[in-house]
Amino acid sequence: MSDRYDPHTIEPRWRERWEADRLYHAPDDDPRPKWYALTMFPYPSGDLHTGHWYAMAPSDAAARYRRMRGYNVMFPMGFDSFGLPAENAAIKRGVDPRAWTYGNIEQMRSQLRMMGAGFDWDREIVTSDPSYYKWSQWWFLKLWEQGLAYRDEALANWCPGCNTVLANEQVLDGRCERCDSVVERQFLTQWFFRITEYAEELLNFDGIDWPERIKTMQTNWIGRSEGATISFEVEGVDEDLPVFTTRPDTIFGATFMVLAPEHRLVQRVTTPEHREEVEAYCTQASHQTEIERMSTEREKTGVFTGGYAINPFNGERIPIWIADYVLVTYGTGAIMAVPAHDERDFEFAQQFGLPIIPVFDSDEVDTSKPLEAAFIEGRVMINSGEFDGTPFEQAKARLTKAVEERGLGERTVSYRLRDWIISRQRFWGAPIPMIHCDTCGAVPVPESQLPVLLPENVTFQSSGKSPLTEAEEWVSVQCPQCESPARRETDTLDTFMCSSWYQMRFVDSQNDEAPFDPELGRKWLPVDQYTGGAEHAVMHLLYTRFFWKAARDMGKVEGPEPMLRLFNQGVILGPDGNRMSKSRGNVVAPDDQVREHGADAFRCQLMFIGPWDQGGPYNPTGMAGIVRWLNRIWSLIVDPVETASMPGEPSTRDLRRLTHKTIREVTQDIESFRFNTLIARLMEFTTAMQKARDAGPVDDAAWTEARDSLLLLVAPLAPHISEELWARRGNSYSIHQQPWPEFDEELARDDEVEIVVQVNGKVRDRMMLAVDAEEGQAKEAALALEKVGASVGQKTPRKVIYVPGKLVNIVV
RNA sequence: GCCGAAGUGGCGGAAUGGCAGACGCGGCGGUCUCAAAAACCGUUGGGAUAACACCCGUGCGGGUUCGACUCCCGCCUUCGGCACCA
Repeated sequence: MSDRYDPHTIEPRWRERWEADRLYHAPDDDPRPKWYALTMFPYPSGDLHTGHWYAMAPSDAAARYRRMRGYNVMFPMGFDSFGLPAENAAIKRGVDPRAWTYGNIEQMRSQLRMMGAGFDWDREIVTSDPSYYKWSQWWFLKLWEQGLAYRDEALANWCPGCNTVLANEQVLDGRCERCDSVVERQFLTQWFFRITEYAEELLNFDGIDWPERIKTMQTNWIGRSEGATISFEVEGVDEDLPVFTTRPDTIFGATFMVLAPEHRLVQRVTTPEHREEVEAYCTQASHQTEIERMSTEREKTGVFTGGYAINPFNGERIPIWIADYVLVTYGTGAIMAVPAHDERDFEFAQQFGLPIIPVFDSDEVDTSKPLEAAFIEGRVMINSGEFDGTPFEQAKARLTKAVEERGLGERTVSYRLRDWIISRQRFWGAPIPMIHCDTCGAVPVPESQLPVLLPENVTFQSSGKSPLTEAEEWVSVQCPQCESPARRETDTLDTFMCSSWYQMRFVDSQNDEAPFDPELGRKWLPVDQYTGGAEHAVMHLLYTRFFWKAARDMGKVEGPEPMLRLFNQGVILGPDGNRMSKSRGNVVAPDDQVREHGADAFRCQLMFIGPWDQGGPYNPTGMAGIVRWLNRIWSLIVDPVETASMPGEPSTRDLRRLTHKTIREVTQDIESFRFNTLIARLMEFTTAMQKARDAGPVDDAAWTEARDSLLLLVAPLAPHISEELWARRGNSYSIHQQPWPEFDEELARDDEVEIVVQVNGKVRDRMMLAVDAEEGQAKEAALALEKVGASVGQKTPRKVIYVPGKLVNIVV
């Protein structure tokens, strides 16, 4: 055995031993309380990067800590392996998406092993394996049975050149990334999950410990608003036009109506003389991306349709316009515009010279003159016939009631949240297990026929069109109900669907009879600690909550939420403070860092650079400090130490005090994921131990306590070096199965503390004082100080403030 | 435009009402060495000084307080997210 710290010798050796012993396998039949720790599983892009390490290494440390706290910890890992990049590789380079994906998985699996993380590989899942996606399809069928899956029209990015649907990321400046055609938004029949059914429940975060930031983002994303749906008659059209408004109280001020360009009544309200203009506008709008339409910078645009609606309250004719600031996906896709009390409507009215009629007066605004801006809140209703004089506070309720009484509409709660489109016109995904039959309609694939396997040997076209649509043999089937010729659904499932239930599969990943054994579900679920990036704040994290609630209502899982605690790490950046990217040339490869300094050092450096939730630049030059520290720990444990039995010595008391203080503080830090300050404290402890050792003989028992505590506290962060040194001290294998050290509050307590003495808030001196010193004592001692006397001079102290353990402030 | 987070030494950061800059990088000086590296020790916010005393300092401007990086009001900048949501 070498006496020098050489990570490259010890790290692989211990990893092999741990794997051989299945040290991190979480047994299902273990009497200890369970702890389910989960970190978001990666997409197998081909190479494990620093971002993966930054997400996983601290998660691993937290999971290891729980294990030392006596939990049966399950910390699984897998791959979210369906998705667009594999398909792109197939299209661009003719590679088989399967071969590409599984090659990447193999590469990343071996890279992940170098991390020395305590993953339970026995539970690994790969979402593109038929053994996994069989159950994704099964869940689809269950949701269909519950009426939570349905088909409807939805807008999609359509490339007329490629004759296919594009993802948002494939649209660059409104053009197709492949063929440069101008992208249009077109209606397409797609599969949906009825997530809006759970909108109200998803707003409730009781019982989960999640960052406020994420809860706020989800709440805003769901976007609940209360108002009314009101129907307007349209001249010459035999169908009413319903609008959703949060301000039914402003209906007398509605001076125009606006339809979204995609609204289904557009054709019917448009008069012949306006048709050409309207059609041109709609075409133009279909080329706009959602982002462009949502920009507030640009001027309002729109066209008049020539049609009129009738205000049901006063019978006035209201012109109907079309404008892209109204979105077809929200409310009813149409609004009654009240320019006096809505900023956007005001801007539009000004742009096109439409009338602006205030229906409230105001203490701040003179309503007898033309308005300069819209105002939201008023005093009492005006210009509103019989409702004039209604106070602002009562207006909304009164008008809503009137709408209902007159049969014009009803009180409505509207959500910004839209139903989840799970259809993808792609090959590399789980086929949606449905069959289209001319007589029976959409028929589910019988459970016994799952999985619906992806066909082999398909040809990819340069257009990006899914090969499934051309796989005639695969598509042609018999209808399961009437046995007549029918066709398979060629859409595949959104990959967010695969990751919405993966935490359930980990509890029983090999099960061939069910997604998981309910008994095991009860044992392991829900996830106790989830960690991952905040970029998933509203999509993945909302979908998985929805999925869980739907599964709960089917009796498949218990409890209201899938993830009890959530922590979001920040984004790790390159040394230049920018996102790491090959084009910027600022990529730090984890493999290089491990080759140079070892996995333990890289893990610790990632945890040391700053608060985990803030992310930040990773600068490899800073690694020197961590490497030095690990070397210092090494020699502290390996080098001979002069010991004696001297329990009563002050130095012994000091060493023990520091040991117990360190345990206390490190425990607090790791509980709250403050790895950076945790390592700082351990560095201080290491230095103090070196000083104690160099100062002469140390007490045998106190030294053993300090040394073992140091190793145990380091173990979750740097699993290899701590295991090696633990073994070298002759302790029993494995350090990762030892209990976390306990601290004794009594031993950790200081006898004396330094008190700062201020005069008028400025520090003039400091003094040592017993921790429990009385106020009188402290003041007396402070005033007796020479420097304080000099500062106070002839003046008389007006007031003296004493904060025990902190300071004395003399105000003169 | 809206929402959220953040602005502290040369750099990463610490301190959430009580000593601003813990810990680390880098720099400077030293020990060891023929020399260098490594390691170790010392030092390191700015100004001023022979040295002290002292003064200034947490994006900017106000305020609350005995006391503000921390709380309040108003700005500026950067980053992240997004939804003109009627």
